[in-house]
Order: sequence, then structure tokens, then C-alpha cells
Amino acid sequence: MPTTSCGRTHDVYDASCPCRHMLDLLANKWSALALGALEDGPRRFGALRTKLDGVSPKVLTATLRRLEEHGLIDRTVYPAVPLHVEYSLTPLGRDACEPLALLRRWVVDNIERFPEAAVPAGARATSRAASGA
Amino acid sequence: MPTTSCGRTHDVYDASCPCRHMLDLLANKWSALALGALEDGPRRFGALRTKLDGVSPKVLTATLRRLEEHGLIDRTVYPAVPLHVEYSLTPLGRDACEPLALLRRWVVDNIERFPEAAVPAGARATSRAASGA
DNA sequence: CCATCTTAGTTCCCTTTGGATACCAGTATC
DNA sequence: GATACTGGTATCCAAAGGGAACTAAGATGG
Repeated sequence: MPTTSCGRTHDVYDASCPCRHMLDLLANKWSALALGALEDGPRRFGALRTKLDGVSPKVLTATLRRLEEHGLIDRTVYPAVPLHVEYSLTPLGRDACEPLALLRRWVVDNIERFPEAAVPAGARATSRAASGA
Repeated sequence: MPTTSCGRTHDVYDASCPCRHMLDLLANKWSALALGALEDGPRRFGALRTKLDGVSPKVLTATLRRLEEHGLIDRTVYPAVPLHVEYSLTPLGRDACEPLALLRRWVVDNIERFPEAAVPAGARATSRAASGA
């Protein structure tokens, strides 16, 4: 059973352990993508919106706010006109990127092993990837 | 840009790439916990329900079905009485456990670094971990 | 002076998913 | 006949996800 420096036991399988809450935060499609998008340096809201193909502004805002609340990213407002807002990784966020990057990478590396039937139709035929980019 | 053996480009950031769908499946609290719970060998529905503290039977069923559809776990029914159903990892599922285990572990190892305010009240005070187990 | 463009969101509404609780089927046992 | 065990459904409600339109603030430009 994993124990931290302060001697308390932590377990993601325990619903009342803070770990569970953090796992819920990180084991999330948009969180994993947003943190990964910030690995190469700060990005603006619009850039993230473009990078995270398919995200709605509402969900992106909610995701970024949640990551900020949990100390994984910083939100910096430059009061220029037009408004300029930059999101960047905190040290904690940068560290969290490691396991998330491995997960994203594993998916890409092993996608061919998944049964065809499991992939929804829309993602097979009309995919950018399938058009031979 | 990552490329697979068949030469096609895959990118989790592309909403229409099958990768995105798979990331959505794996970057999920219950999936990450369920796969991890099967690492030490097959488990029955009831055992998973106990292990995955706080999961409702409906959600557990849905999670297991989804993992089964995507070829990550096998569902074996032993027509004994009372009914006996076992869930086990497929080779693909076993491989997927690696990055997920790293993620779960990272959370446990770094939980103390998260700001206190970010942890919901219920998880701090009345936690099993806090009671000095 | 008013319309337009930009960025970074918010608001609304609807659908999907998550979650809690109750209940069911099949059979063996008491 | 009542009870218990396993592995789920059924039902109901709340929360989150998602699409589209709209807002704010100020520069720009006719």
C-alpha cells in the first residue's frame, strides 16, 4: 500500500481519498490533451481551442479553470487590446505531463491493435489520417 | 508527427482520428481503476464492485462492457449456481495497464503537492487515510 | 458617430453520462 | 415457502458534455 512522506496511506481505489479526486481530474480526455498542449510552452485560449480539435469554448474554459484550481496550470492576463490571456504549466503540471504523455503516446502507438468494430464509423472513413496526409 | 507501421498518421489531437476515441476510453477514472484492478488476475463482478469503491453497478457494467467491446478485457461466464462471471485482461488490456498504472501511481506519489483548497471538503476530513490507518 | 474586427470567453438549451437506490432472475438451502 | 447469493437491470435525478449564438472592451476605419 503506497505511503507518502507524511506517513498517511493514499489509495486511488478509496473513494474518500483525495487521490481519487485527482485521478478523476487527470484521467480525463480534455485534461490530458490540454496539459499536453502546454508542454511546448504557454499558449493562448484561441490556440488551445484550435489545437484541441473539437472542444467547445465552454468545455475548454471549464477544463482550464479546473486545472488552474488544482495548481496544474497558470492563467496570465495581459490587459492589452484585444485581450491577451496565456495559459502555462506550473511545475506540478509539468510533472503531471509525463504520465499523461505516456498514455497519449501508448494510444497512438497501439491504435492498430484495437478491434475495428470498436472504432465508431465516423472516425474510420472520413478521417484526416485516412486521407493519407 | 507519430506514424504507425501502415504509414498513416495518427494524432489524439485530431477529433476524427480513432486515437481520440481510444484516449476518451482510457483517460477515464473508472476505466483506469477497472483495468488496474484486473492486473493481478481475473476478478468477478462483485469483487470489482468492492475494489472500485464507490462505483454503482450500472456504471461498472457500462465500463466493463465498453472495455470488452474495445478488446481490453474478456468476460467469461461460468454457468454455475450461483452465477459466476469473471473479467480478465486481454494482452492489449495488459499492455494498456502500463501507462495507466504510471498515472495512478503518479497521482498517489504527488498528492501532497496539490493545493489543499483543490481537494473537496469531504475527501479531507472524513477520509480513511486521514484517520491514520 | 456608428459599424466592424479581435480575443476570450458566457449563456442557453439539449443530449449524454454519471450516480444512488430499488428491484429482478435463477437456484440452492433452510 | 422464505431467504440468501450472484450478477446484473430499471428507474429516477443530477451533473457534465456539447453546439450555437451572443457578450464585453477597445482599436480601427469609413
